[in-house]
Amino acid sequence: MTGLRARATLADVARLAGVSAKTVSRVYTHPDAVTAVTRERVLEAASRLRFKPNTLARDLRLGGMTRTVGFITAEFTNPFYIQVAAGIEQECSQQGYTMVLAASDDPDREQQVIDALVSQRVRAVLLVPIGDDYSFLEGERQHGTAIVAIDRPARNLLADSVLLANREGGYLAAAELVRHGHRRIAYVCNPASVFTQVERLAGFRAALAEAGITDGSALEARADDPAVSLESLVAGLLDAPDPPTAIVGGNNRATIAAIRELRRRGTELALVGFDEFEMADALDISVIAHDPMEMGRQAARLALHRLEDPTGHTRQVIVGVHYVARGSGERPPAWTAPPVDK
Amino acid sequence: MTGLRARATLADVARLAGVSAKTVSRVYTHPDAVTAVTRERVLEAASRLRFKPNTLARDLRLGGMTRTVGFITAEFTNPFYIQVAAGIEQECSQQGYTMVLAASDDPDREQQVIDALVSQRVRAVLLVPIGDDYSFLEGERQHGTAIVAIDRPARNLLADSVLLANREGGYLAAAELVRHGHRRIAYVCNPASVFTQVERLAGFRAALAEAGITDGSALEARADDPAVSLESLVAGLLDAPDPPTAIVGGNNRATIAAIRELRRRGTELALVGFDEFEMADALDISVIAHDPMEMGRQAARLALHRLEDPTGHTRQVIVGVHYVARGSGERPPAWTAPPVDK
DNA sequence: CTGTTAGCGCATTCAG
DNA sequence: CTGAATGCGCTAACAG
Repeated sequence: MTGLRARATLADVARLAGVSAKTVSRVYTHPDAVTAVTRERVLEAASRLRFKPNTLARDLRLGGMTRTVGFITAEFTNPFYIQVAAGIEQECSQQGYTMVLAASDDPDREQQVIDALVSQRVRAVLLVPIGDDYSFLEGERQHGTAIVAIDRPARNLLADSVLLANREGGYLAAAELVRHGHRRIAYVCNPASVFTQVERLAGFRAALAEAGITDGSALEARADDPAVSLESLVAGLLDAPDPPTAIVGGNNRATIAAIRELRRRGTELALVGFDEFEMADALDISVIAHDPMEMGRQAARLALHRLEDPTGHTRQVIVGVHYVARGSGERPPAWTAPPVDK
Repeated sequence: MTGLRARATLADVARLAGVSAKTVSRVYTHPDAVTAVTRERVLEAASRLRFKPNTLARDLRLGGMTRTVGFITAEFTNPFYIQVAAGIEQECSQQGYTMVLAASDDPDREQQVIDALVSQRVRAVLLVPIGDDYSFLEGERQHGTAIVAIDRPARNLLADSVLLANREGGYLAAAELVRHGHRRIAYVCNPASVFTQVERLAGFRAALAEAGITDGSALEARADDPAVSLESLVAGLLDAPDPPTAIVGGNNRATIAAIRELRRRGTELALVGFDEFEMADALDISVIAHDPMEMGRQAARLALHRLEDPTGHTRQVIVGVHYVARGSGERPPAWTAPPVDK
């Protein structure tokens, strides 16, 4: 490997092309404002020097704002958040924006990360909130940074948001099972106190109440401790004296855990999951489905729109959910599992 | 929502604190080089003004380089690449770097994206190459940008790289099946001409050859056309006059497609997948496993190391693979599927 | 320990 | 259509 070569600047290109720096600049920003011949000459010089305009300098000159947005989420190996990220990336790149992705494992870290992004002058902060106070972002908002909360509201902050129809989803899941004759329907999730689960559970309970099932609380296997595995929660339900005949998984992880535990026991129950997941169709798992990529796209759109209209009313987009019947949610209460492989 | 408020600068803070701009600067860069009392005064002023240092300006002043790295990959909703991204993010954030994520759907777009990142002055470009000529990056390398190829080599470019032990993996998969008595072993993938598949297939063939299976070519269900579904490739194998008794999935997608198609037919075969995937253990799928996050971490490490030592020898990290027996790979040739649910 | 001077690379005034 | 001067926000070098 050879030594380092200095990077060419506007001035270098200008010198080689025999024009002023500003002319070179114009070639990149207002190509029409320059003669075709000079443009050619400049581009020729630029390519010989491998010149790449310095976005840093440009953005600084242009008011200190970049064309990037930040997406901050915990648990970003979860397919759900990834799809959201993909949606954001798609929409952003169409508009000439770049997405920077940051992980926030805990609220402190989240604030650090947001700070770093703000320092980098991202134009928008899209986040899946994990803390319980986002008032510290109010200042940034007033400075023109677009803030969009995804999947959960940002508490103590007036911000645009994209949420799922969680309550409706929880309701649908339970209602479908009720419709197939179930009375003992369990709900599994961990963590349980996050917005999405609270909402979904509320919908779930509403459906049960409507069906006259008043005491389902014993069948809510919820925890708020990462040390408690979802599998163990499911196991607890199945080992109880009066086990459920159906299970609702509060999210993709919970559903998968339920499948895992049921398979481990060589048994089967009615099962409805929240969130689509890769093997759901192959395994005939009925789910409350929605479109996470669309959530990302919507979030990016809200952000970009907010940049155009910094003082407009706060907007909230609710992304719909629907029930996808694949078999697992249609099993009757008396269902007996066929022998499972092995 | 109220109107926009101007952002505070170093100078504003300096004025309010009654010190010079440089002193404020020092508080953020060399906190020890300033008296505790002035530091306090400065921080007090800064927080009242909601001052956030402008990384753009700082990086420009400091030589025009940011503390960010770019990760470019196609198909980034594939869990494999996501895990890689997570590994990169983890390692980078530990070193105070930010990761920007970009999607590259085709080689042209990839080059655009790389250009954009270079213009943004990322310090490193980590990419899963999809094109067949990366000589255009040679210039950037000479300008001090670290380049790391992930999962596949970057053709026509001397760059650090992180690869999997693909050949070994392909070999292992086939060898295990041979060991359990299989002679008619299929290999499924699409696309087929990418580096990883070529390598895995080479290993696969080597194992067959070693077992004296000389004509397995009829059982290679490979395509290079995105329009050809993996499911249909599997279907083609199963419908052939002399179908395989075992299948090797060339990657997570291929394996899942095989499972899907087999389940659809209510049949089962011996099956070994390449790549771990979320439901693999619950479904008892034997796989050639490896650690994608570790690949990401290693890639980030190579990049960061390269920044320290721009002219050192090119390095290549090979991440190992191992066989995980879960049942599906241990079925004998005469295996008859137990009745499948529904 | 602190302030002054100068300039990173670029683009927006204004002239010519 | 092109060029010259000026400054975005910050910090390394040097004074003091």
